[in-house]
Amino acid sequence: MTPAELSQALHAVLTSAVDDGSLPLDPSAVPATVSVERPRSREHGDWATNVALQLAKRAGVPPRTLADLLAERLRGVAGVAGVDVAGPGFLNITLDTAAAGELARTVVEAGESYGRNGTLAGERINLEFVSANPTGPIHIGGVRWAAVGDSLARLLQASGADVVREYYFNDHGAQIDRFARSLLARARGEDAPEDGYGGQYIADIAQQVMADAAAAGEPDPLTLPDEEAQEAFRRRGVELMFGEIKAKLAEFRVHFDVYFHEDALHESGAVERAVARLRELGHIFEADGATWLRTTEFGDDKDRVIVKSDGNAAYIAGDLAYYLDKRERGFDRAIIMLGADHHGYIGRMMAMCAAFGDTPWTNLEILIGQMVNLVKDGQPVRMSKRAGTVVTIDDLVDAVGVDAARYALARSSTDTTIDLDLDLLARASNDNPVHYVRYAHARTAAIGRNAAELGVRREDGFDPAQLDHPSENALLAAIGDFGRVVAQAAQLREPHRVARYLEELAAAYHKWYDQNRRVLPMGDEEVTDVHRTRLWLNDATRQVLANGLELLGVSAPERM
RNA sequence: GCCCCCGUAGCUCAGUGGAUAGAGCAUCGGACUUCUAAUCCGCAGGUCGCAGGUUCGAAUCCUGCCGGGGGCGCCA
Repeated sequence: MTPAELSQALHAVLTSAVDDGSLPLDPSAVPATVSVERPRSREHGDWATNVALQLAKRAGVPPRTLADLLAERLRGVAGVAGVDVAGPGFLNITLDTAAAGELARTVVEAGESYGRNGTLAGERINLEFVSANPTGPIHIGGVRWAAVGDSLARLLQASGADVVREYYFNDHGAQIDRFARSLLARARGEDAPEDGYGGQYIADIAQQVMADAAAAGEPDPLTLPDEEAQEAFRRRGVELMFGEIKAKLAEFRVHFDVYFHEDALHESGAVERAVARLRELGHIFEADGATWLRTTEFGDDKDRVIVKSDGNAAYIAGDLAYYLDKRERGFDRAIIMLGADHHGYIGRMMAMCAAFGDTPWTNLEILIGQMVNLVKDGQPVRMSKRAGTVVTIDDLVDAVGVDAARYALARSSTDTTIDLDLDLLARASNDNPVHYVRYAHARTAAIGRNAAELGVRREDGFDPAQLDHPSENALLAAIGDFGRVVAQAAQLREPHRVARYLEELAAAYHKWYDQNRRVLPMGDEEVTDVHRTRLWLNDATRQVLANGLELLGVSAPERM
């Protein structure tokens, strides 16, 4: 019996009690899905619900009385072995061993689809994340969004949403000019400009631009007039940087469906169209020679300039056009992941959303994640773009590998500032929880290989009543929790819940393993349904571990 | 001055109103001739920053304060 089935049974019990008048409650007050939770302590049964506590007030009945009523009826449900009323009115439910054990078969048969749910079915979501500037390699902060964002995309998809992963490529504006000037300066052997970028990658790209020009038979960019030279470095430099970023993300197993170029919005007239639309809606005004959007009308702190008095579009103008473009592409919801240093944009972005006539936090959602700090010997490391002393995606992956890096970045709440000590992470990688989880998977795989060799086959038998050990009960309960965790993590946009769950599941598995509830026969022992049934449980665990790791983009090894 | 995040075990962090607040690491003590010991078992470790409030019940919600981080441009 899965928790979902138990929840349905509870719903049925509630409904029937209301229908026959024994529960004085308006039928509309019966929750569509009765929440069922794993109690913290095993003494409180396999599953527990606080539904009696929640409905008591509306029914005008003491919680315990209501709980007793529900308990009485729930006891008659097939698969339920016992129901206790505890504390202020909790229902502690124990499942029949065989009914609980059935879950092993359910999971194995569901395979990769186990844990998927339809809570977001039909939603078209555009998820924008990373969007690091093409003026340098992806630094440590961007890597966090790559790991968390990609995992979130997987979670949303697992919950039935139609998701497009998108990267907004800021290839327009002053920062690109600075980038181009930095390349040019380096090619000439000069220092980086005061407001420019430094580091080895600038030298590498500058050299590559020169080599490309020579190979293409174009004139040496350094012989061109300043403006043309800068343009040559800009065009080709951005292209090279972009290719580099894409390649690194692919190595990190993050694939975007759309790389959206900011420049395209300005080139295509999309910005003007977006401004015209807002003007029609009456939210634009002119002042001090500039064009403004009256965001204060929608709760922003101050109005925002969208076309500067020098005639150039302000940065937010691109955002306006970009948001409108996403909506016109048919997305119900645009989700944008930003670093904490951008939290000040929320007000103006939501105001912009409202100005277009949309609903903030429904059509547009902004997720703020805290920063990643680098620490060395207990001291924060200062990173400077100009000096080129930034820690990049490469540095992290070289130090710990993709699996450990993705896991480490995805297992913390994005509300938490992460302090990363690269030396420590590299040195202590064996203590990383990712190994604990992956090792559990490798163990299940090892048992699978040995079982095949010894002729233990699932299809020869399954007797779920044999899964009667406390460690099996606990493991089954953990397995049964997966669907709820996935749905909740997707709904709350919190992928770290999956990682934490996997650590619990792995713990339940390791504990079962060490109880010597052997899957494989010893010596001349005959293969029985006990072995086969435990193999079902082993394989069910393996499936859930694999499905969970997949949601995090972490590999599930056959061997370690 | 205003806005956002954080403050939970020695350290790193879970815990979106529920029962005795948990895990990993670190320390200490145990368990390998049989499915992978990258594991398991045990000991120890807490005024959940402080003070009020809301209610059957608060680490969780509200208010104020203290401490740490980040942000408040006709930059991008």
